[in-house]
Amino acid sequence: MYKKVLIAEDFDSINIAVEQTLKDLGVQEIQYAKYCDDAILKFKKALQDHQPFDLLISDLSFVEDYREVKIASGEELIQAIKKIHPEINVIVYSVEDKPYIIKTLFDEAQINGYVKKGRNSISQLKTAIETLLYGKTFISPELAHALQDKTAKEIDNYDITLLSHLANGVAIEEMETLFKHLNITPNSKSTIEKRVAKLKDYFKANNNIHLIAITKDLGII
Amino acid sequence: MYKKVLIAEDFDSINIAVEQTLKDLGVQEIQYAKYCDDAILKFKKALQDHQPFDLLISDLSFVEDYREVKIASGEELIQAIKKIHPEINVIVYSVEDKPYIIKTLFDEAQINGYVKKGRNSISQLKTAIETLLYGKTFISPELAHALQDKTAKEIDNYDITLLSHLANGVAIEEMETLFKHLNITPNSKSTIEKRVAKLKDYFKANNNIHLIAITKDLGII
DNA sequence: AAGTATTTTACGGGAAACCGTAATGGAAGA
DNA sequence: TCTTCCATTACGGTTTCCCGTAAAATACTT
Repeated sequence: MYKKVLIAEDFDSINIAVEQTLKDLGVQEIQYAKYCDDAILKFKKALQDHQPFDLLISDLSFVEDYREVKIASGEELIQAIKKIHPEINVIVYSVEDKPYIIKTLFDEAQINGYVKKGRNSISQLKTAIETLLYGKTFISPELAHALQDKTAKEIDNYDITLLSHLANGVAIEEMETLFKHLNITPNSKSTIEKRVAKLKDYFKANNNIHLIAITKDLGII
Repeated sequence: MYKKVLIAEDFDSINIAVEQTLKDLGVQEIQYAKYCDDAILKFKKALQDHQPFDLLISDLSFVEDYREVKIASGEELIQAIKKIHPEINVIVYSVEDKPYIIKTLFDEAQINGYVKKGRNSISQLKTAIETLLYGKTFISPELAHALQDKTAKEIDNYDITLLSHLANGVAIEEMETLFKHLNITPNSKSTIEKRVAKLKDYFKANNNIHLIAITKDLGII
């Protein structure tokens, strides 16, 4: 069993439950942080003391409050921790169910497990931990299909920037000027129109409004 | 202290924490349900046995899964329970922070307390329960402003229907035909355009795309 | 280096959105 | 019944979106 586990989770209620779960599993040392900034501090401290954590269980989204933070999301936190200690095992424990997001986490952040918060997630969390001990990866069964998701590959950063500006009220007319100003290429009105047309086609949207509604629902923007 | 409390919450991890909290407060009988349908069954059963619950702690959104359900949301559950037992006290315990939604809950569903899931929500939940015992209402301090929200009054069902259809890809051109087909009035293209213009003005949106992005973010659609 | 493919840009016509003004119709009050 | 008011509808002009075609620029092959 893992000896030393760090929980990064903002909600107190979930912290209570996860901590209890780890205790039940026989984890000796459990620490938790409600802010990503605190989590990375604890992690660095443990590394300095030559008693590093061997598992991180992290949420993805952390509610903003009065406190100013450097690391605002679980994904950033994982990237930051992997950078200073690549051997760390990571389980994401989140409500997020968008294939695009989850696929990216496995591909880019190289997480080891993904447990979706839900009706049966505590037992899944236990299974995930045991699975990781065998060197394998885990994903909640209801999300297994997420890893087959192709959206992540087909949609690039340019598309996401474009969609975001559309959602922020920038008209196609203004987009060319804006992109030139931001040094984003390609930036001709024609290409931008073509890209939007491609996206509408891809997401089977009737018009630009529909396109934004769909991509917002998918969590792409 | 409340004698008999029902928890309606789909996530197992949160159920664990809330149940523990109620135990700590000295609640004698605690039941929980992961589906709204189960919750109302338990409630009716208790009523029949002349041992009704005197407090309901309910989530708002319940994740859909394989199981078909009659009551899909916490709001519907609360309405249904209030209908058969108006004396019930209700605390909503949810991540939802959209003023529009919360204001509507107090105004329409007449809930007694609203606790936002967050970093300190368990202690807030305890305070909420104690506040209710004095016959007062409770709302998480960070959301106190929600009750002053005017959106709820200014935006009516017609607006929401219109926005939803817009988000679903219906063009303004087609909206007139659709509304006539659905017996929704007013339905002239002109009035529909005027309504959309009013909404864009209200939400300070540059265009219809922007409008949908904003109202989606606000949880209005 | 020449040829081919692909991406980007330019342009234009038709459709839809946008926005103001005026006409219509129905409800409330005198 | 008449008048006033307000919501709805009708209409038209301008702008923007939408979508196709073609030219230009860039990348890729041989």
